[in-house]
Amino acid sequence: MNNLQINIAIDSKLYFKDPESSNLGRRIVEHGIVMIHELGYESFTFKKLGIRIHSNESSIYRYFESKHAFLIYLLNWYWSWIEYKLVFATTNMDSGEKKLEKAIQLLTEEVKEDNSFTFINESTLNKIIIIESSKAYHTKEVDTENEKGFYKTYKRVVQRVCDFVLAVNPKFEYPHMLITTIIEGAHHQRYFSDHLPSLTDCENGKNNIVKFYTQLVKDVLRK
Amino acid sequence: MNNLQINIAIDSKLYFKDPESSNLGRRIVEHGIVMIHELGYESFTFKKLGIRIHSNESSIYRYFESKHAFLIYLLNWYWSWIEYKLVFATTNMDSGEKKLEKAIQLLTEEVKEDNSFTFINESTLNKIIIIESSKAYHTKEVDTENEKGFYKTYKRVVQRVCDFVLAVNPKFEYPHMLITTIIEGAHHQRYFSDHLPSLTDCENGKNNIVKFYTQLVKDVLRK
DNA sequence: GCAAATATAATAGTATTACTATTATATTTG
DNA sequence: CAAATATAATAGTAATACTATTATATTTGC
Repeated sequence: MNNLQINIAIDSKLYFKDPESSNLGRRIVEHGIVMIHELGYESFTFKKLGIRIHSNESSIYRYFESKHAFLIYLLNWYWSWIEYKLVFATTNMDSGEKKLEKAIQLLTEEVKEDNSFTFINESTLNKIIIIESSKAYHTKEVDTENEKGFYKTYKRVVQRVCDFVLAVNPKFEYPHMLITTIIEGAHHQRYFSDHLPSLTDCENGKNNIVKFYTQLVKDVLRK
Repeated sequence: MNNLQINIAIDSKLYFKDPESSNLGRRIVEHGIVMIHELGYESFTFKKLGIRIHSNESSIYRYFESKHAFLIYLLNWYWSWIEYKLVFATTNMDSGEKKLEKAIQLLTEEVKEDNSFTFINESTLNKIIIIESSKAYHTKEVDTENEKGFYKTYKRVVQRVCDFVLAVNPKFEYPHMLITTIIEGAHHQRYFSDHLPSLTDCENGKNNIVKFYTQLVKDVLRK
């Protein structure tokens, strides 16, 4: 993006030792992302990651409690980054409609690498979010983990965009449903277009995804 | 529903031995559904199911190749049942708009038990679909499994509803995106309202889900 | 009514996973 | 340079997701 070299701040509850604080920690995150993308969450293990980064399984456990906790960390990193992009892209915009349109674009478009955050490949991370993030909250432990704040970054992003929705149409009754429908929907469409194309309408490319959801918001909020 | 006592026909590729053909098979499916609901997919095992039904782990493997294959079987059963309800509820309807509205209602409303299919609790199965179905296709094996027809029942349901969409508005460009957005979206909303309520707008109950998506379809298809 | 075929149960075994615990060895820091 | 801390190595555990083999029921066809 702007080569700002800022850091995404992640709640310290989400790790034992801050991975951004050491070379090993950064290697865990960097190559962890690549390996989850390559192997899928199920086949990814800390043992394999240890081998890849020439470190040890047990050393990775000193940063993250579990594979699941690592995924939660990545999710929060991702949504913090999206939040940053969202705020950056919409401040100083005069019209509410434009802010909302920008937000929808940001949430539904293809993610490109952002060189402001050196050791994380955001495009790869986005692919992980699309494929694996539902596994992070579709568990028996959701409720306790929700209380611990595991999903708060995502909820904050949703709330910010809801505020845009309400600025455009203060009487609209279902802003959260609308925004989560769009975010999760766009992720599904991207996945379907790669693997189950008959469930989508992307014969002419994935640009349709942004177009579809942008139009949907306009249609739904039209008074 | 109508106590018709019909059978849902499941493609024989989805099992080794047809579970509907024996008492053991029916117990596997019946209690498998209950146990996945109770324990969640991750903690559910064939060993535990064997104990519950006073049978043996290895006997269950004679019906289903794996835990994953069992989940795929349940998914296909569910979508076949939804397809049956869809066709049943919309035949003899005169207006395309009404067919579509009925379909959206069926896909987004709460599922009640249907006594036409004795040993399967459809309401419990629906809860499994909501929580676990994304795990069935978010795997590294999607493409080969898609070729084997693992997802075809779901795709058929989507296509049927798309046909309703196109009957209402033949020029609409994104019928598949619209329908999958609604199906997956409604599942998400139901889950969120139970576990992450700030991501939805169901303070006044889940009836909002049907209302929201019904209105959304109307807004999007309005010319 | 009985043998053959088939279904089910029991037992044992495998490689792997997702960890934990302990100890040894680097590396950093005051 | 010693103390503190970080990392690596090793070993171990209970459980998972299966497979294979054999034994015992149960069904069926004649």
